[in-house]
Amino acid sequence: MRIATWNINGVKARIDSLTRWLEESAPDIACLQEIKSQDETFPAEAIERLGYNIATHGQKGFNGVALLSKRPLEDVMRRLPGDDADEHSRYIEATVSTDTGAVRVASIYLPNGNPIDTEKYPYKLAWMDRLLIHAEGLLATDTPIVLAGDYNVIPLPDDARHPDRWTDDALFQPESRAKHRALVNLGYTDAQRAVDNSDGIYTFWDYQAGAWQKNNGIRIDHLMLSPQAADRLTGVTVEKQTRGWTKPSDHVPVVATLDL
DNA sequence: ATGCCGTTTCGTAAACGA
Repeated sequence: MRIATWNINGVKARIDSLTRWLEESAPDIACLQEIKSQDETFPAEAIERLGYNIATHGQKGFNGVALLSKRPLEDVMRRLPGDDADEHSRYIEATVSTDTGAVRVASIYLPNGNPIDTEKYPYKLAWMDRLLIHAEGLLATDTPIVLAGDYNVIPLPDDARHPDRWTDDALFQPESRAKHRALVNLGYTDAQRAVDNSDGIYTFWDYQAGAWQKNNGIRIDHLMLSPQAADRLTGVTVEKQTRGWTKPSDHVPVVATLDL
């Protein structure tokens, strides 16, 4: 089973790229972020035509996450628990049954947190605290868990081409990195690092200042695997080619293959 | 560097992103 995460930066602006990618890569499950669409206006037909079931948690204009799956999506949960006042659509979770069992998958759009001297940064850190509590609770089951998404965290200096340029950025603050590391310490495995610990692996290149042409990238899109899921991991692919397509997202898909 | 670029909205400039 191949499980993908992709921040597509607007599903309506990206529908042609999304359908092309679904046809060419054909993941079993795709976790999308920044759909920037309400549920009612999500372009479902073009995706269903390719054989995918869809569950969305959208809102107008910003944020928004979705799950696409060739197999049915069961027990869909929208919103991250822990703050009923949080109106941002950043979390959706569902179970997909396989021939040998099941996997519980989440699509996560973790807050950016910039600038760090505004309320956006403590919102990010509080959101990560909520994620840690929920992620710990998920480990109580025997079902393999995949928490996939745009974490907006650069875990280590090797995850940036120019780490020195990110020292004042919310994505690279010690607190942001520590809370991501806390997820690892709970028992979750960064799928990419489990299969390849080399530097120069990036998933985001800014639209500005020729970042793609200069390969000035960062690795912020992660698939975090529970122990039961990590045991099944056989490979990870970063589908960089999509960044060179016409009208690209600034993020590229990351696909993990699990023997499920 | 208050910059660069791209998407979205009760739009045509401003908010947001990373």
